[in-house]
Amino acid sequence: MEKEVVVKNEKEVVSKNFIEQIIEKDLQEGAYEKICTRFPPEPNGYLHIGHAKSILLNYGLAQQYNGQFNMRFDDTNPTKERSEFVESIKKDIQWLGADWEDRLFFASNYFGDMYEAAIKLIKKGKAFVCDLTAEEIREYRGTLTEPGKESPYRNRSVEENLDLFERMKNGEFADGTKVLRAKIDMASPNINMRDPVIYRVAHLSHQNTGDAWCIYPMYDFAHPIEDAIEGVTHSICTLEFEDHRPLYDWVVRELEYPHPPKQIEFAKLYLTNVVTGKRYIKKLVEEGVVDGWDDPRLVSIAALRRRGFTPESIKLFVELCGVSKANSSVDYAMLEYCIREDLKMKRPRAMAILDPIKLVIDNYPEGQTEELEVANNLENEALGSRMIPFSRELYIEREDFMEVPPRKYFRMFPGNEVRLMNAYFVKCTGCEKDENGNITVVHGTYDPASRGGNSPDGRKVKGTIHWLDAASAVQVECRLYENLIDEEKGVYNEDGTMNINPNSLEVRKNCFVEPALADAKAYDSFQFVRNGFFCVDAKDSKPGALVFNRIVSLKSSFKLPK
RNA sequence: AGGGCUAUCGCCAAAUGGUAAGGCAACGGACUCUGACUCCGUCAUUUCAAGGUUCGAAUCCUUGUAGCCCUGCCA
Repeated sequence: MEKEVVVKNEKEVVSKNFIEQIIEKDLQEGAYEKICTRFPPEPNGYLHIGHAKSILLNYGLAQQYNGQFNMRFDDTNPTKERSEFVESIKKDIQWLGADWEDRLFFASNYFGDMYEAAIKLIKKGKAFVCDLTAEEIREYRGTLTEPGKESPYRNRSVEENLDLFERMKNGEFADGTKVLRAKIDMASPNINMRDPVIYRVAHLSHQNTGDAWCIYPMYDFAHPIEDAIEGVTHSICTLEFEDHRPLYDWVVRELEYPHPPKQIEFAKLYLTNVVTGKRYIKKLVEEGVVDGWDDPRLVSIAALRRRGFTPESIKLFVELCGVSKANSSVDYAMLEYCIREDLKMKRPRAMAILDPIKLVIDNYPEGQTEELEVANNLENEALGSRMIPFSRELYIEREDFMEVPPRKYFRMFPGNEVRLMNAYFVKCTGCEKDENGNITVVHGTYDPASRGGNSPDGRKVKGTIHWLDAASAVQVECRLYENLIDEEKGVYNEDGTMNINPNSLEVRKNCFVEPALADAKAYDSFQFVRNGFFCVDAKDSKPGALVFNRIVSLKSSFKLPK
């Protein structure tokens, strides 16, 4: 007995991911006194679930080790960046709960420092102005298997480079005619080290600095400087930057920063059968396949929010996914689990009928209505209770009645007694059909003694179904979602086109909810008995015309035996 | 002989030379006023493969194999 308890406690020990291990080692060895992380998006699109992983990782690490977390827009390329995106990004990060306090930075605010840094490199003989065209630079770079060759401009004097670079800054040269390059090694097996371009001429207006500059630094040069200026200790990015790390280290070394930051790479988060990746989401938006960046079929942060996901559920999700360097694709079911887990205790459990059929209680007095008190969530008393009306004519779910039931079906069929949840026992007496044989109305009789849902004689029923008073039920629109991506074919075709599932969105307009929900607020979420978790759509909801997005279905319901 | 990285259950993921955690999914069963939840149980004699070192290998060595990334004046 005792031994088992001990074993169980040992299992509770949570292992550290590889980044935590690096940080703890650095802290132990005194490499840094206090850690600093950052989230550095380029403002060229909306954030998605993959960014959430990075945000929460960086923010979480800072919290965990009592360090600081910076927010920084990496806006060094004015061609792609817009202030619309900086606003949406700020909003999404705040919503996720990552607090940058007063540390909101823009890489573009460091353009002056970067210019000085470039001059320092030139003075050290580590950078030169190159007149080769973009095409020539490509040719001189060599290939993956062959070394490159040195630019004819590589050995210009420091004075000439200084003069030329200043004139680049002053706007004396046209776009594309001159660049500043780091002088490293044209024979390096790592292509990033073959005299990479670190500054280009671009006569463009910048969303933050306007027309102050006509030369802009490249990512590989700018990023380590940004990190160093801010005192970032652990610069966490994704795997594709691994090859850039030697250049990152070269920059901070040559610039002689006292406590240089270190770059650590981890694997991006992919989800099965959904489109991640900014450029693909962008394509879906631009081609009108989806309604916008916040279309609930997407996994952008805005879409997840609109759909009813909570920040807590997303946090749980990224924690469960873990951090590693192995490329992987997480099962969508894990995301659904997380929102179910988060919501099930903290939201009311209400009744909704998605596919209504009328049930008439023939022995219930015509014209009578009574109010029944029901708990909002039996497992959470704090959520209180509400009153729901009951009368002779009700709606039930079409699938809750079968004229000829299969084995082990214990909902309504002629002769069977079920419980109307929180109300009465009802015995099914039959049904009406139209000329085509479709069932139009179900009939039953109730047991007045079973008010509240239990019979004083102690008899049990096997089935409990949900229902709504037909007269007072509020008609709403429900949106049900399938995967946006065709599950069979996968996400992308060989030619890069996407396999969109045409049934990814089903809109049902004849659904009903309890009258109490008529004035639900934007983003209020509910667990609808046996229909899953739904959220009031903040975008389309007006009083009296609620739109519900399905966040996630409940697990299996009764399946017909074969 | 281009370089870098990765490989542990259907999907994530731990194990840091001491005898394969955990979660999701799935499947049984109990419970139930939601066929949900909860609870209990099952689910890798084996870690990409083959050799080697060792008392002992997922971990070290060798040789392979597979996947991802890199030839922007993008980030």
